[in-house]
Order: sequence, then structure tokens, then C-alpha cells
Amino acid sequence: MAAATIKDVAREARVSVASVSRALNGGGGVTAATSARIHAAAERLQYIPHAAARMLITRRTHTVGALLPDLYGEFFSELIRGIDLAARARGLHLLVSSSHGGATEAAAAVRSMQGRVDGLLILSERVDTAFLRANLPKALPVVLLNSAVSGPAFHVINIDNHGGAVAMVRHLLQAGHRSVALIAGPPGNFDASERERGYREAMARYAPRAALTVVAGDFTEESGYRAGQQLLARTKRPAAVFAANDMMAVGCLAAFKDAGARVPEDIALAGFDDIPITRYVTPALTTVRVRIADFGRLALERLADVVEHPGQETPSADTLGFEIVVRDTCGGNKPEQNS
Amino acid sequence: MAAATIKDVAREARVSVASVSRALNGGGGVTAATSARIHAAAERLQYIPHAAARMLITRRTHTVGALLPDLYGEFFSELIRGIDLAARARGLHLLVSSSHGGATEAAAAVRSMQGRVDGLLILSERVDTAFLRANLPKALPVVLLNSAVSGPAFHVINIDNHGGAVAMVRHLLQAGHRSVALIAGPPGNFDASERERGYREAMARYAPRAALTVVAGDFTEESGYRAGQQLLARTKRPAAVFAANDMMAVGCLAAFKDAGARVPEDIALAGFDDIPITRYVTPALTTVRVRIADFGRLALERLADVVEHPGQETPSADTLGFEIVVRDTCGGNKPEQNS
DNA sequence: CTGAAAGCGCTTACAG
DNA sequence: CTGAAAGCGCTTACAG
Repeated sequence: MAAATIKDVAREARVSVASVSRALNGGGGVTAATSARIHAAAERLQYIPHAAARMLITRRTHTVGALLPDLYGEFFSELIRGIDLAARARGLHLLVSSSHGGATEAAAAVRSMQGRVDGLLILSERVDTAFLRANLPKALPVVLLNSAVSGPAFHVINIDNHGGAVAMVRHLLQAGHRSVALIAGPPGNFDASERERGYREAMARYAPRAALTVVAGDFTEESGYRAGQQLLARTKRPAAVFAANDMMAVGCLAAFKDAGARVPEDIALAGFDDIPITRYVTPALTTVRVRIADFGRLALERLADVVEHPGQETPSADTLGFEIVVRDTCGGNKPEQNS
Repeated sequence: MAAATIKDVAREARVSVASVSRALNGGGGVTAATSARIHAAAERLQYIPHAAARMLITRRTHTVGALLPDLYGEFFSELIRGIDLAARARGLHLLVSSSHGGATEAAAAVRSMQGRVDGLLILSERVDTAFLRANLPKALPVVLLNSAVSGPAFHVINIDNHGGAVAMVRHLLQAGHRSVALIAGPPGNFDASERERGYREAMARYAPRAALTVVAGDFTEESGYRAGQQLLARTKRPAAVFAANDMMAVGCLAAFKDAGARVPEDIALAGFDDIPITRYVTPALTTVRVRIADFGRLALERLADVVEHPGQETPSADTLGFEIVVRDTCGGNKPEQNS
């Protein structure tokens, strides 16, 4: 037997489908007695309104889409969790889509979500203003995460890459280290460039006479290991190393250990992200913590607001707070908070 | 201006909506010339078929739902990734739903996905046969992951908890350890009980005269730490410890270190899962690896098959392979493969 | 308060 | 090959 439709309920309750609709959607305009009869009939028939039919007529899907480059790893895991929790709290479904290598794929993903979602959360290196104008139906609400896109056209929420980097470099400097080197992230990456900008700014401000040392990396553990070796090979070793993310810091730490350099006695080290591994390496890594789940939650709530008040919300650029987590790799012990 | 509909395209191409539908869906029955005109018109209007309308008429959503207890952590992150990759390869959308504390919530989640998905992937402790019969529309294809539900009624895919545990205990025994203790997982948990069953079976088979030692745990790092302390406090320390998951093994390792017990010289240790942290603790942890992403991929493919051939697929109970990953905590060095 | 009817955007027999 | 028409299951003015 096929699933019950509104017609079945109407017949069972001896009313019109219009009344069933009104009673079940609680809009009023139905006698208490009629409503009770309808609810009883719906219950008996295990009636569940057909989602597609409702979407078609109401133009609302009660679903939001999340376009992400990947679903793997600590960062995305936490991010999705935050988004999911907030969506659930608002009664929204979550449609995910990942692995958008290039702009073409991302465009296809946007198209295919068309009509299935009330709004979109997008986190992608490939997505810029031009892309959005070309591929986004103008009516579809969007919130961009960690995006370089700025300007008044779109809602954006970013991690405070710049602020976190500034604070960490200042922390290292204040802990007594005279020189701080940076292991940079991949060229062209938004997070990476913002963190480097923070490094340069903090050095200029707090240690204007110290030399800048930037070695290349690509956010992987291996690149951190190689960077650590390079740093050690220099005639003038830096007193401290700031890796643009934790995975590189972990790799760098291994390189230091393998070379017999003691951390933090011989050289200090700090990372960015506060992934779980940082607590388990020895010594435990000092790093910048960003509350990723909050990031996702905030993004979803902003999107939901935009969906509910289309056009009313003026595009905003929010930045998420961070905190410096002092563990054992940087030799200082002045905890510092910031958010 | 609102999004273009099939009517707009029909008008633009000077044909009926029926022809537009046929041309765009490639079913044939349209002249090449007409088809070209229609495609051109669709292109010009940036026409994208309305998903809800199509769902309503075709009864297909091209979406699968994933009901999970949580989205957080290495396991779910990889699982979703595997599911997502396979879904994308099949052109299916993925609707996720997590945080199903109790059966009531899970039931609500199933109901709310009704009509939005062509099939469901379910991983939940709460979901048993009775639950499924009560809450699942009989027509909705389902694949159960890591579920105790058996019998011919449902498709099930499980991790080889039992086989992995047997292999690991045998490995420890073959490495020369005379006694192996188990740090068990939470009571009532399917994975935990299967792993314990494997431990008991392997001990009975390969070390029938050795004493069985089982200390309680709940899969958390803290419970592993406490279990480690308890094990050390015993008058007869076991030669080796098999923790039912990696997080407990990591906690246990910390307890051993804190107490000055050397691993593996004084006591051997092994875990289950092969989460990333296992490679970073010192010494690196020997463990059982399960290819979680493959797990998700397989589950999705099976579901997709069931969706496409409703009723034809006979319910199956598949089990995923594993491998023993020998690192530095168990003192033996006889790599062993199994899948 | 209640119902008949139109319509959301599509697909698919059914004729021609 | 092509089109007119019915219908998927719902909601919402519009009358009564």
C-alpha cells in the first residue's frame, strides 16, 4: 500500500483537503472538533506530507546546502558538526557537497543544488565574486566562509587568521625569543596569506629590527619536516618558529627531534589550528585555537537569518575569535586570551 | 526576474513543454533540429529544471540520507567522506542528519527525511528491527551500518570487529606475550561487545591456559588511563594489553608512562581503529586498521543498487576487511595482513 | 468555519 | 515527431 496522501486523510476525516491542510499546518481557521478529527485521521493513516509537493508550492525546502572542498579531517569534521547542530536546532536539513577541485565542479555543484536548498554555505578557494555572479541565482541567499571575497555584495564569515598570527608572534616575542621564523602555507591560499600577513605585521610592530625569515610550506606534515631541516641548517638559527598550521608544526617538531635539537630549550615552536594531535605530541604544541564548531554554527545562523528576512539583512563580514593555547613548545608561560 | 521554467523554454523554442522535456531528458523522440533549438533556448534562459517538481512527478529525489549518531571525530569524518565520494560518483546528493541521542529523535529524523530521499544509510545504536518496522516506510530502501540487526529483512554492512580483535590478540600472543588483558568498551555497544567476543575467542583458542583479564572502559581516553592504572596495580601484571579502541590505548599509554612502566619492554599495548593520533604518540601504537572511507563507499553503493533494483537485491550482510598495523608498542615484529 | 478550484513545474501516456 | 491534457500532492486565495 502506498503512503497516505492528503486526500486519504480528507476522506478519512470527511472533510476537504483544504481543511486538512489548514488543520495540520496550524494556521487556524478550523474548528477544534474538526481539527481533532483530522489529526486523528492523519495519525491513523500515518500521514506524512510529501516533501516535494510542499516544496513546489511553498517555494521553501527547509534545507540548506554546504559546499566544501572536502569533508575529511579535523577541521571539516568540526565545521560540519557545528553547521549540523545549528541546522537541527532550526529545523533545517543539511545537504552536503564536497570535493570541488576546480571552478567547473563547483559551478556544477551550485547548479545541482538549485531548487533543493533555501540557501548555501560556501567554503572554497575557487569561489570568487565573478564566480558567484556567474553561477549563483541572484535570489539564492549565500554565506561565504573563510573567503577572500569582500565588498558589500555578500555575507562573509572568516576565521581571524591575521589576528591569531599577530597574537602568536607577539606571544613568542614576549616570551623572550628575539627572532621568529615563519613556515608559510601554500601560495594563493587565503588562510595562509592572512597568517603570513599577520606574521609580518607583528614582526614589524614588535621586533622591527629582527630579520624576517620565511620558509615555504604547503600545510602538510612533510613540508613542515623539510622546513624544519632547512631552518636548522641556517647559519643563524631563529630562536622560535611559527608554523602557519599545526600539521606543519608537527612535522617540524619531528625534524628538530631527529636532528637532536631540543624544544623549547634550543628552539621554540608554535602552530595554528589546535587540532587534537597537538596535545599528544611531545612536547605538547603551543598553538592558536579557533572554535571551528562555532564557526559553522554562526555561519548557519546567519544564513538562516538571511533566508528568513530576504533582502533585509545587510551583507556583513564577521570575524571569529581565537585564543592562544600555551603548551610546552615555546618556553614562555604567559597565557594570553583574546577573542 | 524569476528563474526560467519549462514553459519559458517552450515559448522561446516555439515548441510544447512536452517536447522540451523530451529533448532535455534525452529520451529521444525529438528531431535533432528541434532538440538543438530547445537546447539553445534552455541555454539562453539559463534554464534549470525545478528539482521539487521533478521529484513530485518522478518519485525520485536522487538523494540519499545518512543518519548518524554524530558527525564529529575521525571515524565519522572518514565515513562521510567515503559516502560522499561514492554518492558524487553516482550523481546522488547527500542529506545528513546527526545527533540522535534517543530512539525518539531517530524516529523523528527518519520521518523528516521521508520523501526527501530515495534511501537511507543508518548507523545507530538505537535502531533495531522493531524500530525499523515501526518507523520505516516499507518501501524505503535502507542499509544498516555496524548494526547488530541481523536476519534476512535488512541489508547490513559491518566492520570486522570480531575478526580484527581475534587477529590482534593472536598477534600479541605470537609475539611472545603469555598473557593479554582487555580494556573493554562501553557495555551494550555493538563494536565493543564484538571486540570483546573476539578477545575471548582468541584467548580460548590460542592461549587456553592463560587467565582472562578484562577491565572496564568506555572508549574514552580517560577510561583508558584509569584502566592502565588498574592493570599496573595488579599483583600479576599482564604481559600485553589490548585496548578495545585507540583512544583508550592512548590513555593507557599515558598511565604507563606516568607510572614509569616502559612500553613495550615492560608491557605491550595495542589498540583498534588506527586513528591518526596513533602515529604521533611515543612509542607509536600498534593497532587494527579498518578502511572507514571504504566502509562508507561500500554502504552507499549497496544502497544505490537497492534503490535502482527495488526488491531484487536479496538482503546481505557484508563484513569489511581489516589489517594489523604493527608499530612500536607491542615488541613483536611479525607483520600480518588480513582482509 | 469550510470547500471547490486553481496552480506550483514538471513528466508521460495518449492521440494525431 | 509533436502537442494537448492529465496528474503528481500540496497550499491558498476566493466564495459561500
